[in-house]
Amino acid sequence: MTMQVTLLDVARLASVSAKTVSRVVNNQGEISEATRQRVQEAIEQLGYRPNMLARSLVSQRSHTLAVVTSGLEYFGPSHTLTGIEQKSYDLGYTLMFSLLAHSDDTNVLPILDSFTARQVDGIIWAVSEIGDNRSWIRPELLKNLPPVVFLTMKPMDGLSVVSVNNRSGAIQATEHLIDQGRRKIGLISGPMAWWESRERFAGYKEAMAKAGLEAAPSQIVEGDWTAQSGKHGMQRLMQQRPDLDAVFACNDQMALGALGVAHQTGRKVPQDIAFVGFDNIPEAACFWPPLTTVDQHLSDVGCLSVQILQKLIEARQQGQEDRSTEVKILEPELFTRESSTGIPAGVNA
Amino acid sequence: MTMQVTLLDVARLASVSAKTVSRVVNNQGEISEATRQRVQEAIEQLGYRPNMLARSLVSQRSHTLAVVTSGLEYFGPSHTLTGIEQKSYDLGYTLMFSLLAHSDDTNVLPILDSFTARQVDGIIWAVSEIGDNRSWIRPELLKNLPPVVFLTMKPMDGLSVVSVNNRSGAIQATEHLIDQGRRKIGLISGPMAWWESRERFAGYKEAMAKAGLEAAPSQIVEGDWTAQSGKHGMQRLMQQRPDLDAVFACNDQMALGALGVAHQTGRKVPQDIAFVGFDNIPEAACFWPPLTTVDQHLSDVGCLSVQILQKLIEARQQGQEDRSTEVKILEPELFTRESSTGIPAGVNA
DNA sequence: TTGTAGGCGTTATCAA
DNA sequence: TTGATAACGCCTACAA
Repeated sequence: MTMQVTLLDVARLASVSAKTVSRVVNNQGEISEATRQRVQEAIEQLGYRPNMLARSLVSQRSHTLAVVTSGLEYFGPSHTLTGIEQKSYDLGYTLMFSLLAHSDDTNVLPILDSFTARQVDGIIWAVSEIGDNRSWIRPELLKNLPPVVFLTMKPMDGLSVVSVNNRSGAIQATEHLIDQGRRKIGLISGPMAWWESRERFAGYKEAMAKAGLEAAPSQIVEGDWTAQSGKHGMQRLMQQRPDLDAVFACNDQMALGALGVAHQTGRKVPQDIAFVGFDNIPEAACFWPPLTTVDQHLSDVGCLSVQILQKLIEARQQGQEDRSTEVKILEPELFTRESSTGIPAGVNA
Repeated sequence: MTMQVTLLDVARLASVSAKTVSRVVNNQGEISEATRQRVQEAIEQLGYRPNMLARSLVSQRSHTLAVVTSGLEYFGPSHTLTGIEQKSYDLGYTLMFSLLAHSDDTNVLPILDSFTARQVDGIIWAVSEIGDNRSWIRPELLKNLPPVVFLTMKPMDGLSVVSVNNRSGAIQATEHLIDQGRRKIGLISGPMAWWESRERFAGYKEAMAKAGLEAAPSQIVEGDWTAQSGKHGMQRLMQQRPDLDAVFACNDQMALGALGVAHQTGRKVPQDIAFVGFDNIPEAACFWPPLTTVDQHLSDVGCLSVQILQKLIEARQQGQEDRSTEVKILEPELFTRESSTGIPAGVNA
């Protein structure tokens, strides 16, 4: 370690007090142009860089945010994190982050401790709501934490939450298929332990019911988000209900697996059977055929969560004791592509 | 902010000195069981948590690592980061991270400054080598930084580097196609500004030359890693060289786009034309048909880089002035699937 | 406009 | 086995 250059070193070289150097560095107070010059030169010469740890220690602000997420190798988390990072950078925050090995893990205290010990100004909990993985949330616990924004969960009293309207997304997807003349629409859902899955499932059922269409158990299978599970789910669907003329897969990976089965069994897409996915991963536009899908605008979710967190931090800084709370639900957007457009053969016949 | 509980608070409650509490917290020195008990109870009662900032300030160690990466929404960076995070967590480090908006950005000093200001113990530079985006690296600059490990670059004097042998991966891919009886093998390369692309290109050429096969410009196109570019590249290839019996796409996304074109133009895969990709993204196993591809084991890369960084940190802590350096090149692995196996029609005829 | 004293929460040194 | 005292590098309050 090359010996740290400190405020005092600069002060000595410039023949001023440490406080004066501090003033120059932080642009505060009135300083004569002459000394400012001298100090600046000393700073340059010594290559002085302020020590944020010391600064944070006294100012009680670390200008650091923490993100907890899981499954970074998947589309959703990585996109959300990208949005978070960009906004944080813009606002002058440095990011710390931690991955939950299992997103249904409920033993999160060590992670939280590690962040609070490092005096982060705020925390973004970017782990999807799965099973009872929200059970650790208790008011007494939250009270000892910096402000927290929760992502992708059912809004809850006393929490700041940013979520996507998954139900609306599923309705858009299903209604689009209905608009295309499809009547027998299957569903490959995500794992039902996930809140997002249940919401999408509810949206599908709602849209089907509204159109007076059947949504029987035989036309519904549960996947686990992987392409592999989409493949197996589709195989099961084709056995149980060879008459389906459309399938809504609850993410693009499962749609990909399902598309493969359609090809393998000699079905034409979209003539014989149409497909819609969810997420709008970049590859979806190049599936065979290009996939209609629902974009969640996840990087907006990340971005927004940082803005909200920033507000909460400022509020607490101002010593406001009331823990105000903010909830935002973003609307997803349907992207229409070939996998679902075109007139189904059955209707023409 | 609920008033911080400090060592002194605990000390007062337990009627001991601050240093004694410190000793209990850190398990150092001999302490009578009686006082240890008393201190422990006081800690529990007050809910005391050590302040890492203060600790780092005096101990000159933050137990924090920084990662700089780019394009987190892509497979490579996110997988590498996952490996980094897991190993860091195991070793007791907290991670800070920053994204380069443009991976060929060369103005990296502000980011580096922000990390050194926060006294990170080490830095992992996980941005691929592109164009001259390594030009900022200078010994004088590095001297003022904590230890740095560089990922995915051509090994360079005086730097610790962890890379994958891209050339060998491309050779494996190409030779596999040759082994399958293919003779006219096209290439959809990555952007030539990327070191990794050039290495894969070199591997392809080397394998072709060794087998006495032609690698003419007409059978080589450059993509930009996206599925879209794979599609366009394949269209161009099919125009220029409709006789190709195989294509090596330098990542799986481009392979996906290329597969689509093959289907669209009525070619049977792999009978008429075989495909190999690169990366082994999870979806590759569910492409239509399942894609043969090269796995880089990127999470191992991340993991290894942390271990090396840890060694460098320890070494410097021990006051070793010699900046030792370590270089590791990992071997990728070919995964064979249907897109490239089976006897080509031409050979049977 | 500039400087001094004191403290942020922890650990190291040296005594007791 | 325990405890003063002095750092670590910076900032706030007050004074000059």
